[in-house]
Amino acid sequence: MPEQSYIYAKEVKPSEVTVKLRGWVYRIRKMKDKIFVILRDASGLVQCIGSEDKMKPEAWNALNETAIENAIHVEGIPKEDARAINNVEIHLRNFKLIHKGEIFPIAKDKSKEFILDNTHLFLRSYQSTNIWKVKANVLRGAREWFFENGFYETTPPILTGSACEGGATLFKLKYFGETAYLSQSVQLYLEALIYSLEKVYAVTPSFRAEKMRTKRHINEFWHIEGEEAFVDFEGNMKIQEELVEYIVHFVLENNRKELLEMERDISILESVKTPFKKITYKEAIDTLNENGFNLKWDDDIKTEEERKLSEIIGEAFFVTMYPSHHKPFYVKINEDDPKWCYSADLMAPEGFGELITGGQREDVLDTLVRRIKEEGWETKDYEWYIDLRKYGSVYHSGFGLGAERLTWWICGLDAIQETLPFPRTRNRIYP
RNA sequence: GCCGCUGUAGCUCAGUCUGGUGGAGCAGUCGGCUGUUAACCGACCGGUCGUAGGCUCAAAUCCUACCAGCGGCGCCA
Repeated sequence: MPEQSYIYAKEVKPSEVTVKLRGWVYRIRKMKDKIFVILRDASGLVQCIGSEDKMKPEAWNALNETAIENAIHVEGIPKEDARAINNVEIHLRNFKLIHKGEIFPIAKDKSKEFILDNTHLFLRSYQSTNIWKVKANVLRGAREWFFENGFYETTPPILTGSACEGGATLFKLKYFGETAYLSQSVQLYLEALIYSLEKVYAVTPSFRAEKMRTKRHINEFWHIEGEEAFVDFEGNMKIQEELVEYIVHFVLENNRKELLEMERDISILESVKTPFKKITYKEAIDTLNENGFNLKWDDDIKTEEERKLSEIIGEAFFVTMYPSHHKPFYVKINEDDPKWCYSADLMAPEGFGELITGGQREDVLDTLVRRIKEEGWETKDYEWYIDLRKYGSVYHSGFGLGAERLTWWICGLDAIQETLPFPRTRNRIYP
């Protein structure tokens, strides 16, 4: 097994013995009798130096032919040198071109459009790689927290026959002569699963057909959704904040290097601590009106207002108790004052917007049926869901966390599109 | 869906207002080079100016339509 003898760039330490690495050319600088080549692998970068008088002619010739992003095999002795990355460089004894390839199209100057056209190549950039590493730990952190707190991971369907959000935002497809849709949320299915497992979650792609052009929307995103039996509105927010706190600190622990390379100000991440601030929708409107806005009690909190709120509050916060008619049929209405419902949004700091929407679900059969009708849906499309309130219905709550929204904020990126290797947006289905 | 902007070399852009033989940097090729840090120096190569039509002696430049993309908003995770 030759693989066993290879090491990674980050493992290179000064030594007397020859090491072997393989990877791709990050940079190469050629001089008369010396060539500096910086090897990139999954772990990072390491500089190698080739000298004509210390290599066999075929190795030197191969090195001379090498260009950016060629796949290479290097062998040499690592020596300490302050002029190299991480103060170590490999003095080459042998060098092979695994694949020379064509001229790499991505260079210093690149536009947003060009990057998107070449996303399949751009995703190997150092910049992107750091994001993928953080995102992997966002997902892993979430799974660890759920596991440690007694949640079961489940696998609800992505192909569905009925809507969960608004009908206008569904991707339609043909399904053996019938119409089906791509899932916008697996919430309704998770609600069915609580009757056996009580605490469940799922990590699935969700699809929204909105024709939006913003820095915080993508048409396909990864949804981390939880659902819990015998948990009320308050208990649900506690779960959400603990989950987010755990993920943020998990990433800080495991990706400090990546965050620093992204020039992320990590102090705001370090300060994430439960309990998060909570303000009611009503208080949010009042606060905004005290700060120059002129909103009525049932106006939407739009992007501009949301940013202002975030600026005023300065940390992660929940907006709770929205007007009932703003929210879908499955949200539980406050029985004492039906104007309000048990729905909350978790807002990221620094104006990054909503990370989570969650709330207590309507568990009363008659109210649920009435609300489905009020919203203009056919009850026959939701019969199975309505059924759940007929056989041992219990109070329960749940939420949906956007994996990309969270990664976007943790990394402090310009656009959420950067958190997916192949972001699906209005004008992009290729590559 | 609405509003705005852009389209010129493989890439990033200048040139468009004020019409008169299309430029630079990077990449590439060749040569040089003192341990380079997206090296540096010299030469060369590189174009259907998004597409179609119109005005004009003459259009990258002015007009019309179309196409593509980018940005913002609605919405939401």
